[in-house]
Amino acid sequence: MSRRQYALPQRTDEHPPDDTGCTVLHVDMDAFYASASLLSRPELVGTPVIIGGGGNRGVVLSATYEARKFGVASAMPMSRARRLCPQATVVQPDHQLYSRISKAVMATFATITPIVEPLSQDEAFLDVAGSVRRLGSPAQIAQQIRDTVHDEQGITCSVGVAPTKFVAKLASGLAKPDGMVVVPRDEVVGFVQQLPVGALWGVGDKTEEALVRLGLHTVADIAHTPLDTLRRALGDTTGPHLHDLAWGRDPRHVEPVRREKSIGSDETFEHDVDDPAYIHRELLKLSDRTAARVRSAGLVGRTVSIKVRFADFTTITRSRTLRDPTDVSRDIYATAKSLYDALGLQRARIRLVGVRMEGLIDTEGAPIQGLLDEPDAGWREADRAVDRASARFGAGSIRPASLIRDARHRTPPNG
DNA sequence: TCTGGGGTCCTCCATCCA
DNA sequence: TCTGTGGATGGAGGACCC
Repeated sequence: MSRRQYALPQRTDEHPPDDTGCTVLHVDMDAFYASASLLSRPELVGTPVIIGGGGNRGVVLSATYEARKFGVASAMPMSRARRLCPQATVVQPDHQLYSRISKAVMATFATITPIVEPLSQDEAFLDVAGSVRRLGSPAQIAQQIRDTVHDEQGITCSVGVAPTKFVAKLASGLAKPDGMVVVPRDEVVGFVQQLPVGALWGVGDKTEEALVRLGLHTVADIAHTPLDTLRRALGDTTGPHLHDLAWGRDPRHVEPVRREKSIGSDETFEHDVDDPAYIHRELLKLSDRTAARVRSAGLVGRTVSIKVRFADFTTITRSRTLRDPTDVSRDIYATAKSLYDALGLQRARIRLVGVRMEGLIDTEGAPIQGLLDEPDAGWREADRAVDRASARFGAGSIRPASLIRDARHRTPPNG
């Protein structure tokens, strides 16, 4: 779901709408996690509901439109959301349910066109150029998708129909909730240039600040600013990119296959931690989890990177590129621990640690060599055995002894 | 206000090497 | 042998997205 939405009165109610040149659809579920959660709680439909974790450091995953009226938004700290809307019902996320519905919706998309690019669990781009002869105009296809998703899953979605990904994405945001916006080719420039600069995909708070400092408030302002000025302010990539978008130019195609470039895991502690032994155990757990995901994707990685966030929210990262790629938990942990120890932190109060593998390539054909110059097959085989046991008995059924000890003392030592 | 977790991409800088 | 240059690569940080 998009976090930034701009409520211009652009919903398409004419029948049939002009969809000349429109081959790209952006489909976005409406308040997906909230709508999905309410399928089993019908008594809450029409009331303010916040989906979020129960910890003291959680953020809002999603909220019903009734809660959004009070200012509740995705990614907002739960504590603030509760203050803004104390009457809201708080529901714990059910990720298995979201995953199941998401797969079903993506399967529906696949019946429309093979060119589907999922962006997340609740949204995707579809290239329908090859489906028009079989299924009707792009706008008609969009309507079919909305009807099917509603009938089969019981939730609503909004669709943007446009000649490019970027405009389709903007259009679906304007269509929300439960609507459709079509932007034909000849109307693209007029459509995008009326928007505020923050509506552009890739313009967040910082870039918006930089643009406003230049006196640029609308997309039309960007369009009529010299390219050199944008380059100086935003860099050689972002400047020209935004200038292109401001004229409706977006050469990116819908890409059905996108391979992961990194896989990682991080964890925010319930309370800040300053015990090195505790951090080491956490790094072991995160290395284990990351390695298992890398293996299950059939990949190996060459660069191990760690992230450390301190109590004041400053964040540092450290990484090391190995001689050969690996998927062995023990190698990843050894590197992560070494990176952490090299920081020389004495008793710094730490809020979060993370472990990530980068430089991923397919296991097939990758040169595999033990990190510590010793035969690796034993550890790799041990990892495979753990993977098999986890698949059979559940994740975490087998884990390092130090983590079993850790499980008996769940509360961080400073908590 | 007080900030999760999973990612991608960009920029800047340092280092290595031809 | 020394020096300058430019590309490739790696490391770190930050912005942004859902």
